[in-house]
Parts: sequence; C-alpha cells; structure tokens
Amino acid sequence: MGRSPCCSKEGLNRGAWTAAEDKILTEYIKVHGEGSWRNLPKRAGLKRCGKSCRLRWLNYLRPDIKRGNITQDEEELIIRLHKLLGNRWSLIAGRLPGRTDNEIKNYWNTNLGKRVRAKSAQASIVEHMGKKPANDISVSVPPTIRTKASRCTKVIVVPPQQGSSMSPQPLLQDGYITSDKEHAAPESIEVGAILNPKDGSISSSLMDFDMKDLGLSDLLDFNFPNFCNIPASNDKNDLTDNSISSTSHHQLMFDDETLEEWTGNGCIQPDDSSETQTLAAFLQSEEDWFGE
DNA sequence: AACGGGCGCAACCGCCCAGCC
DNA sequence: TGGCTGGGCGGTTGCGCCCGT
Repeated sequence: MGRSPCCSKEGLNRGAWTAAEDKILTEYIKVHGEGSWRNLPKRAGLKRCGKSCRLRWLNYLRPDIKRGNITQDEEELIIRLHKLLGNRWSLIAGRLPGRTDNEIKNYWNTNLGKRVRAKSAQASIVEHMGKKPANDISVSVPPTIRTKASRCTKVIVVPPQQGSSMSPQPLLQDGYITSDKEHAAPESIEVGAILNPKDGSISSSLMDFDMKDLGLSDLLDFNFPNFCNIPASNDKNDLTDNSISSTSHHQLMFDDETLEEWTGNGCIQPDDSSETQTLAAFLQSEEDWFGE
C-alpha cells in the first residue's frame, strides 16, 4: 500500500508558479525562515503543497541561486564528479555554488549525458578498431562510487623522500580502506607535508587535522598533482601557476590519474558494502582548507 | 503562416531516511 | 522499539518555446 500523501491535494494549485505566489513565498521565508514546509502553505496563505513550496524555494527563489549558462569549468567539474559519484545530483550540486541539483540533473540529461554517451559509443567503436583516443573523458570510466557506508577518517599525504625519485602519493586512509593501518589514528589526519598556499612550497613537518573540520570538498579542492609536483599533461592551462586560487578551475578537480588511482587501487571500493559514506559527507562540506 | 517534432526546464511523484515521541 | 513526520533525493512528466518543413 502506498503511503499517505504529504498533503491533501484537493483545492491546491498545481503547475507553474505565478509571480504572486513567488512573492508570497519569498516574503514568508524572509520573515520566518526555511523549514516546517508542511505548515508553510497554510500559514503563508498559499494554495500549494508544502513539498512544492520547498522545491520552488530551493530550486528557483533562493537568493543565492546562480542562473544562466553552465560554464566550461562547471561542466568539466560536473562530468568528473558524475564519473566519481554517479547520479548523486545533490552532492554534485554541493560542489557548484549557486547551482541546484535539479538544474544539474536537467543539464546532464539534456546535454552532458548525451554527449558522454555519444563519446563513449564513439570510443568503443574506435577501441574496437584497435585505437584509443587520447584525453577522452569517456574512456576508461572508472566504476561509479556509491556514496554510502564506509568511513574515511584519515588522509595521509606522504612527503617526498629525499633522494627518492618516487613521486609522493596521496593516500586515503581509514579503518576500512587504508593500505597502511599502522598509521591509523581515529579522527585525525596526518599530513606529512604541508603545502603553502601562497608560494606553493612544501614543508615536511607533520600535522594533525581533525577530520570533522576537513571535508572531501577540501580534498577535491586540493590539487594533488600540483602538490606532488606531478606535471599536468592534460590541461595546458594547468599548473603554470603554483598559487592556489579559489577561482582557478583546476583546483576544483582531481586529475584522471588520481581519480583512477582512488577507484582502482582499492582505496575506494565501488559498490562495496562498505561504501564511502564519508565521501558524501565530505562533498557536502563547504569549508575550505585554504580559507578562500 | 501553420504545423509538428524536438528540446529544455520547472514541477511533480514516490521512495527513503533520520529524528522525535 | 515502533510509528509518525519532516525533509531530502532521484526519476519522471508535462508544458512552453524554438526551429525546421
């Protein structure tokens, strides 16, 4: 049996919102704030379902909504995050200030999805013929990470070893997905090297972070290749400047190798029972490590 | 100018989960 | 502990606009 409807639909307006309804809703929320959606229509004098009011506010009326064309940077970020997260539109939207999950979902369904599928089909044909196009986002798509379950309490960035030719590798570490449990220390993060946001220099001192204060969004913001002095081969614009800029698009994303490493080396287990819940939590954080 | 198909986007639907009692 | 409620989420629908014929 179905559950009871969120509200009686009798006598309620449906369909497109009028300017007058928008005004009433906006004014009401300005005064009383968000929440109590079920009672809001009655109190505000709207003939709308509470859920409808909530949706209208979140997707359209909120003052911080950014409307207009999705930029190239945003598009690239959406593609990469979708690669990582799948259809977790709210999480993806959380990384795009001013964008709503609905907008991103629509944009994906009408633009990116088609394009990626088309490229995918093209790539599979080319691959079938023994060639593989370079720098194609649709090629070697790693398994989607489902953002549930597993904890991720630590991130360790191993500092470059003196005299070592090895590139330093960022490691996600926690009780479930670490490959080096000996270093595990709950609720903390050890960073063996600290990046100076101003000059890009790296210090080797150890530092603990409280993971409550550090989100994966920060990790997403953290340019590992830059940090690790890994040359960015894919993006000609990338890493010509060591500074960490809040407006620079490359700081918003991992490079493909990092993504694949995370998804391919067991650090992050796609479709595992112990999924990356923390990843989801991380992505919701808007705190910025570098205090942008 | 009229018509029809395609597209984009706002809105709706139904399920799920967390919190509260 | 279980039921109820509020709120969030992803999928789907439907309407209006645009463009080609």
